Amino acid sequence: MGGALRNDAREARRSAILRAAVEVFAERGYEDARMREVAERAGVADGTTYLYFQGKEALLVAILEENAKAFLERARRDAGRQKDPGAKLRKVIERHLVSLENDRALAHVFQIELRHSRRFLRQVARGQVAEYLRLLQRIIAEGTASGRFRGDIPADVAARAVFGAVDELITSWVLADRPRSLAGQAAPLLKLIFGGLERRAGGSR
Amino acid sequence: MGGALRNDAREARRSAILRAAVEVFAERGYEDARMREVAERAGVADGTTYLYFQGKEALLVAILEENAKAFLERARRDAGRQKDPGAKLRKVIERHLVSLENDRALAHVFQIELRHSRRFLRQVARGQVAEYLRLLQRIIAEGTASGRFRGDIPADVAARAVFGAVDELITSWVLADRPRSLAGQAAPLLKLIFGGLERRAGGSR
DNA sequence: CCGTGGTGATTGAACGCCCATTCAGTCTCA
DNA sequence: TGAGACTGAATGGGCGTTCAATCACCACGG
Repeated sequence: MGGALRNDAREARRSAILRAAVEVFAERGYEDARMREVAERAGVADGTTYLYFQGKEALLVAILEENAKAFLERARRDAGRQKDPGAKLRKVIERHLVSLENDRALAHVFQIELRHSRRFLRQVARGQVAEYLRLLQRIIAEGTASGRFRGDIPADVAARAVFGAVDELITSWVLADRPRSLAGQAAPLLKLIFGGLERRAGGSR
Repeated sequence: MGGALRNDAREARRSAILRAAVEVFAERGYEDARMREVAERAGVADGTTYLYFQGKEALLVAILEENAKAFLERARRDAGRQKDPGAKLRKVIERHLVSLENDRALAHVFQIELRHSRRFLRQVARGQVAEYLRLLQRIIAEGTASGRFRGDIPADVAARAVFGAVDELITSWVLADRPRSLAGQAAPLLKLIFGGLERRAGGSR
């Protein structure tokens, strides 16, 4: 049977459409993106996109779910490889920054287009974010339990603050005309997260 | 002349429309909000909204600009009243949290609806955010210069990280079904920002 | 004090644009 | 040769916006 080949071809086409959607959404913004342009860039006819995805919004959902799932898996794997909670947190944040820096169009869609409506945000996007937050929270709680992190900040507040800090650096990177390297900002960001703004009691001058 | 009275009436009507827009945008989301409902809730006819604002998006811009301007003024005033950079930062963040907690519908619009498109974000919203970031950055740089804050983190990175942390707490408060008090989270957030995650050299166990 | 005309504000029904989506016809390949 | 994949022109509907008609208010003259 040629089923395997067929499936490969089908899968390739699906990917092409998804990739085209990422690019068009990033360039024009979700609202101004035209299904016609997605189809054109994927090299298929207008109607073909509807053979692979239910519609325009389903494309957005697919972009989110497939990439978020892959990211979460990698992040969990990274964390699992480390013993120290501090090292786990460091790896996850670095993974977060690097993943998006490697694909600016995708970063665009993640930071901006995926947040375009409350309905969408609550029903879809936040589900993935919540999982990510839970991962951060677990790591932080572990660090608190082991005595490495201070115990007077609830882990859920800390997790959201950390996520927010990383998220904002990425968003401004996405919106900048001439963005500085994201990975290059990881070091100060991590210093801030780990060490805090105020001079530490026994710190360097 | 009755000009003053006329102007008052006009101003009142303008406010009613703006307020209705905040509420409808918050309840339904920008996309699903109907101009008809904004008009209805403001107690005017459909067409009247267009005598006060250019159109639907102009309402969003007006909501942003008027409130952001007022907030920035208050924040600058708060900061100006303090000597210590740490106290300035604390006041500004508290002002930020309290301002939005006092008006949940407005917070909704600020955290979600105002970010609905890249074009809008870049051209309008980010201008206001950039000003706010500059304020934070100045305060942080001042703290670094005076030796109170550590010197190995660039002020612009720190400012964005701080903004992101605050912003994310507010967003999750907005999206939560049964939100915990925002002001109640200010203390741990500030501890985190000022003190950092890791246990401080001379800190409590 | 009324009546009256005029001016600007308000109304809301109707319009028309725009594009996501559909589906009848065509093609491809085994 | 037929089953399934693909095509792309045509469609439809939803809602922001417009504007001709109406109203409210005030100044002024009788």
